[in-house]
Amino acid sequence: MNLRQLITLCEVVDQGLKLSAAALTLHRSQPSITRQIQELEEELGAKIFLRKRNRILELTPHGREILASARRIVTELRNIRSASDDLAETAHGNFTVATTHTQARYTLPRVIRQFKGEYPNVHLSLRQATPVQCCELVARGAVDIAICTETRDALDEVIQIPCYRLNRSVVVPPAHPLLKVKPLTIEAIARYPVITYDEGFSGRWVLDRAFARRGLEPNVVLSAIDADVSKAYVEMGIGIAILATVAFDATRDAGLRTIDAGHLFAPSTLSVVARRNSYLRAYMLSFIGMFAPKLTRAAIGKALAGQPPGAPRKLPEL
Amino acid sequence: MNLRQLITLCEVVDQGLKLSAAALTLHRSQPSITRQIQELEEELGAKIFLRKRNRILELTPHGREILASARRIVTELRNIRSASDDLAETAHGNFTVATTHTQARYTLPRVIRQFKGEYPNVHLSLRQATPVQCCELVARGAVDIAICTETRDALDEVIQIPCYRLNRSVVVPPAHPLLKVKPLTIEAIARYPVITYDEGFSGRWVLDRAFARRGLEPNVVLSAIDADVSKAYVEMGIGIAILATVAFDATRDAGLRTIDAGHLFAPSTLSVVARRNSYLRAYMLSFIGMFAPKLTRAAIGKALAGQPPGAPRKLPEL
DNA sequence: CACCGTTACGGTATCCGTAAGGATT
DNA sequence: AATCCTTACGGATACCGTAACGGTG
Repeated sequence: MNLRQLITLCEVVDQGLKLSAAALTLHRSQPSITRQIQELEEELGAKIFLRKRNRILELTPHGREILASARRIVTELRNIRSASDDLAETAHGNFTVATTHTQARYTLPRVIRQFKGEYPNVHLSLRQATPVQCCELVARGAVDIAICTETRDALDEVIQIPCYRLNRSVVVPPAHPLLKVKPLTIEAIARYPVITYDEGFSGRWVLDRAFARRGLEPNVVLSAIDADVSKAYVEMGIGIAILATVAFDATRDAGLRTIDAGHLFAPSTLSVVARRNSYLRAYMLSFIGMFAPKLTRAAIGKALAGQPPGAPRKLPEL
Repeated sequence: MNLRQLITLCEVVDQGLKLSAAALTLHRSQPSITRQIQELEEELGAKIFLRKRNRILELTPHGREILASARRIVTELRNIRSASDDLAETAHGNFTVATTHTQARYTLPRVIRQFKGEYPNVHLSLRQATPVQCCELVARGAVDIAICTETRDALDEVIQIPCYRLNRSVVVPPAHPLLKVKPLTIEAIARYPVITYDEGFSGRWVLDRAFARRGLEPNVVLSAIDADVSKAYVEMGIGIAILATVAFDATRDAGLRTIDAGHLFAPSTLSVVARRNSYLRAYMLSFIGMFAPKLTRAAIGKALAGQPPGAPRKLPEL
């Protein structure tokens, strides 16, 4: 058995069971990939993939077990590399963060500016995705960490460290009738067409639940991943938007008005997501510290080791 | 980086930082081992071992980190192999159990006889050690499982699954005055020279504590790993023995008498010890089931995944 | 025909073992 | 002297990439 075989296996699965796609991302020829998998199957004496006429359909149950172990091995490999690079004080390196649009656009710019100043030689890339996708990316090691709202059905390969509470606001055009409704109620909102987050975002889930509890259903005329798109449509008079409060910028959004709706919708939890047992390089820990100052290196280390950070104290609002 | 390098690293450490010893157990030449380590250090750009003039002294802090990851990788490797062998229904295989003398001699023979009957082609080996050593052997993967009394300071690489309560008895020659002391007390025992387990065994620890709580100290004239040795010395009139109740066999030990001391000494817990996240082959699970029938495959799987088996019910007495 | 995976073949690179060297106890 | 690690060198093995082949939609 061979490390390359295991890495190959992981990549093939990540590429949707496509040998040719894996060959590209691994910078290897296709036949090489075929062989790696074949030799692995031969050595283990069992098929990993279900094939039909030279076409790979899915993993066998046994293949899934092997994959799980292979992923853990690949993670540990990265850990060894990261730890060594850290020790050598390699100032350069890569750092990939998965996050949702709202965080990328409104929360992270400050953090990223600071990070770029302190670590100019680290290549930072952002990858935009839904919270569920974020967790998957972390789980397979495609990104180093994710910053997103917590998902209910978390994979147990990842650890979510809660950082902030996230409240909602209603964004409306100036002089909208809702601005005079005090206090704001779900029933009042239900009278207007709504623009909000897409399925799969916790924002949407929280909204649907708050309406359902009143026996109502929101009249969602448009769902967007992107808070900016939502706001643009509010300006056009298509409807009102229910967004994270952070997604409203008083100066930039001077053409809009906002109404706090923290009392109507359950707050979401904004977390840092990392793979369990992963070694985070010093600059990654530093990044997390810039994002959430209470997450010191020690606190993150403890959380990664598996234990939740003691008493779940009240989180600060973002 | 290479699997062989990581396996080599683990073995070198297990052999007490001796390259030559590792070469023997890995069936490789010494220069090969040297190169593996050198190449690993070179690739990572950091020393793993602290050397002094061609002599390896210890691991560097960084080396310890790498070792920890390497061990996890080697474990997962074994998991992959075991799972594959299981699937192929390979009836043969190896199985190494670490245990203490008392269990090897009095508890396990029944289990082993049954196991040998059902799996004649599995090569089973027992390895005798103290409970602490047992856990270490499991932790570094030198044995598949251990069966021993629980140790207080358990390594977090291993999981201990409690199975039985273990009580003590006092073993005396026939017509010994203690036979007439009813109920038996610590104070009464303290009047006689005692033979019992060596340091490092939970039996010894429990005994010392029971005496200390009364402000007494046992007059230990001989400490042995081996209950049979202890009993032999009792027969010779050297002293009385305080042993696990299971270590007394009424027929074989007809020349001795036993007094239950369950009310004087805290019971120990006899557990199965396995490495966390390890894949145990079907026949190993079967063995554990023969030893402790309540440990079904599902129960063991749950315990290995990391969670203790719910409410710690009262354990059966052995 | 385009796409995907498998098989065949030649060249390079890796890695092993033997042999020899330097250092320590 | 014995033990231990390192360096040097020749040979076998493994692995990669190019090229050609067989199925599939």
